Amino acid sequence: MNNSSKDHSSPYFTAGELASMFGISKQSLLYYDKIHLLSPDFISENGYRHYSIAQYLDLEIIVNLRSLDIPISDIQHYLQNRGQDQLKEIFRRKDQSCQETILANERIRKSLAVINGKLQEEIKELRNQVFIRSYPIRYIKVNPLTGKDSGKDRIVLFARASHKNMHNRCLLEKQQGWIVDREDFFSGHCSNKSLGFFFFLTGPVHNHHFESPGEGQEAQHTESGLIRTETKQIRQKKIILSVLPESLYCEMTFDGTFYEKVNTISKTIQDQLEKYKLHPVGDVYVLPVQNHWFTRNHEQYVTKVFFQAVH
Amino acid sequence: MNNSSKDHSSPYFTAGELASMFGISKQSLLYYDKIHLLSPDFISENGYRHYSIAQYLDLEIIVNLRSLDIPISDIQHYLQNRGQDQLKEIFRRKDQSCQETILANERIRKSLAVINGKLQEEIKELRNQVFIRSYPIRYIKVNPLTGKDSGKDRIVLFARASHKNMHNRCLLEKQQGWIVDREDFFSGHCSNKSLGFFFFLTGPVHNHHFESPGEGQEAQHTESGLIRTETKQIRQKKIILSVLPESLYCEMTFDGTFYEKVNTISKTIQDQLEKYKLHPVGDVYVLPVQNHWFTRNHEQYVTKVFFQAVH
DNA sequence: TGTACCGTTACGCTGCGTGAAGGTTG
DNA sequence: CCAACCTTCACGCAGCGTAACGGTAC
Repeated sequence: MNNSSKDHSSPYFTAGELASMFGISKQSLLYYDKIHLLSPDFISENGYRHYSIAQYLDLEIIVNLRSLDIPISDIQHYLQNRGQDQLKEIFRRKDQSCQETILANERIRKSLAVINGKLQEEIKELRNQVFIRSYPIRYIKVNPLTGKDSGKDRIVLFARASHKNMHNRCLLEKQQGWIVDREDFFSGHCSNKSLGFFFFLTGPVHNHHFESPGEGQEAQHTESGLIRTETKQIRQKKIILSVLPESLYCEMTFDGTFYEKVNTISKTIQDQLEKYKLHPVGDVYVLPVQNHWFTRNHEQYVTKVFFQAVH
Repeated sequence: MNNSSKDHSSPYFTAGELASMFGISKQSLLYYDKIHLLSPDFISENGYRHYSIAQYLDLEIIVNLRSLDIPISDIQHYLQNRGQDQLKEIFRRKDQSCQETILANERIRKSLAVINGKLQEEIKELRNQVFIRSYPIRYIKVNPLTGKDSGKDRIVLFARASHKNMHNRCLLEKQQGWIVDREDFFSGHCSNKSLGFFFFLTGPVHNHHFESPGEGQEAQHTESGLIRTETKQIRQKKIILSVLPESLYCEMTFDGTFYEKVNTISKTIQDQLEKYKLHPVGDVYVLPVQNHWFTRNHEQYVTKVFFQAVH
């Protein structure tokens, strides 16, 4: 018993002593022992761990490097292979990983800020009223659909396109909707006949950003309203970069889903168009404003339609 | 078999289909099922999962929120409780955690930069030569030791003091060493007789930063060289805030450990002092420059001693 | 008969935290 | 006899990745 840890002159520490000296938990020490990062000098008959000065010194390094959140594997390797250069290399790697973490988190914060902005905008939109407004040129990406695509196909195509369109961004940052034929819209025959779906872009984009890889098809710029004249391309499911030209637009944000309300909406809009002596041009764009993201009740959905209108 | 997932008109997706639509792994879907975040609409006789449109829509939310690294528990709760305000709250929390992560990583980067700077300085120190240099005022914190403290006690006291001194910083950012009696140093009788250990501070500090909590002892400012006259305080283990005044200092950085080299070093230094007609004042400070942090070989240790010197 | 799906089970990762159950010391 | 140490399991965490092993669809 002369070598027991309680012997005042013994130059050994028990696990608890060592832990409290560094302000870490005993469990950490046990863990370090288990993974062979730092083992006690010897274990006495009663099973107690006894750490020597050398282990105290190693633990000093461990604790300090851990306080910089340096991975244990790096520390493990360093203890076997000490030196200024090796330490600098570890620091370099950690510095890089810190930078990456910071960048990733800043990107998320930026996304969050953008989304919050969009949410604010949406709230302010007046509901169930027709507006005639002037808009600057806007750029969109269109994924055409053929009449042959089943409901499931459409969802698959939409999901794939949407995913490709993300570029590490969140859906809420992008506005996306679908396109219906103008005549179908005003005649009330547009159930399940959407011409395709579209995504707003922030500006004109070079083609190579939107090549459809593996299918050998290239996106093309086209003018708004030409979608129906590009029927062949639609059937071939080409991606089209298009523009909504600077112009007056007629728009309406209404409660409910498009297909439930299209008949009443189209009539209301037509009345207003006649009143202002405007007529529609090009296709009709449908944007969900409040959808499954914000409610499970279809009656609380909010949808917006808009299209170009000229005198 | 009419309801099989391969039925082209079935509005259901298999796990693989759904996964590829969102660019996630099948394992994620299985995991979401296991934790009841998103379960398939039904499971057919062969055990296959079949997801409906509703689940597709929920998954859209899940995938997008996960892309913002929002915890699954938050998403779980949100799916049962949707709404703009709830979403904003989730975003607010995530934004905050991002900020915290960024701050923590920036703090680490700052520490790494400081340490790298110190490492550079140390390399440049010339070895085995005596220098007489002028230094501005420097502030130190001294933890006195009594002669009664055993070797183990000293380590315990040092570790505790060092730990208290850290303030979430890494050891390498701080310079710490020990103090020996000047007469012992020059007479070569200073083995195991250090007066205490000291830490460099970045500037003068208010007492309350260094109160010794739980012991009712308060730190005191004192002048350099008064340590021996404060013997009572040393015995009481008071922490002392002290200054190294602006003055000439004699310093020497040498290969090896202090106790192995003290005899030759002190003679070399004494010769130089006589040559320049200087004499030492106050205590002798010992700083490890290269120690167990950088090598396991005692012969590669590098140590620095310095003390005030006047004409 | 192949191959490309589907399924379940289970362990790995990181660095400990948090018991539970029990022995030892003073 | 109790308090305060110590020990060894063993699970929990977050979010999947990665086999291993086997059935099913075409």
